[in-house]
Amino acid sequence: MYRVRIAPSPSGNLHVGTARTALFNYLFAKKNNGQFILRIEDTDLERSDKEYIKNIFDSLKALGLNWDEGPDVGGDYGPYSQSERFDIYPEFAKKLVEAGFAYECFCTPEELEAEKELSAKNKQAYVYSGKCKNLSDEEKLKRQEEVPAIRFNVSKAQKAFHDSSELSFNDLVKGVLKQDTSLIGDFVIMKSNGTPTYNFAVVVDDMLMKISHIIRGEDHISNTFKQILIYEALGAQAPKFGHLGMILAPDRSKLSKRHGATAVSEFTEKGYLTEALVNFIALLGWSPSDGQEIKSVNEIAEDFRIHDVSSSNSIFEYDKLNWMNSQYIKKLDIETLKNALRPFLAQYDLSGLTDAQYTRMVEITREPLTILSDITNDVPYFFGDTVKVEPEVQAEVLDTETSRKVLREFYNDAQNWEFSEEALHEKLDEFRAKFKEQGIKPKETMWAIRAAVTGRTRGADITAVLAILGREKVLGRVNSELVNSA
RNA sequence: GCUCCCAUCGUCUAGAGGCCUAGGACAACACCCUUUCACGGUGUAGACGGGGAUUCGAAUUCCCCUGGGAGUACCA
Repeated sequence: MYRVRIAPSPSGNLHVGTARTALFNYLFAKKNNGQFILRIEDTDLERSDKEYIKNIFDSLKALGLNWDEGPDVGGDYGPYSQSERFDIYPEFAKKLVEAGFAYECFCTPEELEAEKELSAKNKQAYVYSGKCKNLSDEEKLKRQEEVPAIRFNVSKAQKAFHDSSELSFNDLVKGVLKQDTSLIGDFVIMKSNGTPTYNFAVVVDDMLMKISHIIRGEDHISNTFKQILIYEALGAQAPKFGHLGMILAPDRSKLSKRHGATAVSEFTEKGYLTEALVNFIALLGWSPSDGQEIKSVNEIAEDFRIHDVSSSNSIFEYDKLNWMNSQYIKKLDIETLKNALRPFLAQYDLSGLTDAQYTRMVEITREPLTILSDITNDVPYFFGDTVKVEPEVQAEVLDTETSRKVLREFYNDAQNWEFSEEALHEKLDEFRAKFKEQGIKPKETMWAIRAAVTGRTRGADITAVLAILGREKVLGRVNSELVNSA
């Protein structure tokens, strides 16, 4: 049975990079009928926050990445928050110490700092000296007041399970990866405050939770060697590993706040649809076998093969995400869209519109939307008795003689028009024809009306706009334009 | 500094020795459609980082260089 997991640390909102890792794990699980587990890595209490945990839950769910086991839904291998597992780690650390694969270290931060400075001075890679490795019982007794950290004995584990100092494993996406373990210093597995370090907690948890495959970012490659050694020292079978390339910002640096949104929730707040986001993120490193890029998570899962995932980094560019988002908006059914748009219409008084009018407004304004928040600036002219006319529109369109003539006649003619879309269509046809005979292009005729009523030269279908506004507002706006420019 | 990873159009990618005068998508540009904007349609431009080696033949294999990224904590 394949079991994979996503193990975010709640020190921030769910990052798109983490979301992609989660997605690939989810896809792998779905494709192979496996289980997808959520574990919260909150061993560093200082940096963890409940708010972030909620954000992680909500974002993952919004993306459609539902987990089979996790802190909220439980499961057979819980608890699923590391902070609730603190009593588990010491016993495994003790086992390692007893077997000689780990030892107590009394070094002070100052001593460690000195070691690091020395190796920096000698332009050498810092490797812990191992000075506490062979402390005599006598010395330990002398120091019994101090609380030691526990370090993993790298060379002992390496020698116990491998012929040379080289350690290698076959990565699911990158192939064979190697590392000379003599370059890995004896690292801390239990801090002197009694909590486990990341590398130790992950191994213990993944082992206990029977995780079979670990798919994560390539920033973990160096950790993997340490972790494999711990698995071996613990007498456990190491899972298979797959390391994904990183997601970079357009300037090829790490994606950070400086580049805009980084959290999934920020994207949704800006008006990105989670379906589009997840689809876009899947395309970073993976490509569909049929060339059809717009796909649901389930469709992607069917086509997903971890071995086909690209091992290089990829850059997060908004262009394609924007296009994709617009495609997903087009596919939304009208009721869903109406609701999705509401938060972005908060500044307008929607109660002034009937449901039918609101529906129609959305129907005629949805086409150019790239992100949902675009709607905010696309609809002001649907509200209020008056309208704000843009200066250029005033000068270039409304202040022409042609426009004034059109508007004067429109004001007269439309007095007894029925302001339904159908009727308007017919009337406007006639209206345009009348001016066409006088050498005024249909385009110009409509521009004048649009400009006076909406204050803009571009926007939604004008016939529908007029119908939604109704005769009173339309003629009111036309009249004030005529009065103002008279 | 040391260690590791990566390298095809601006971007995401297809490509696992001949099917490649390198394909697709986004973006760009042009044209068409059109009572605006947009959508849509049709086209154009655009890449194998450099150098060696292997081979009858290399984007595909190997080596070196260069470039980019990551790790180097009692953070995760």
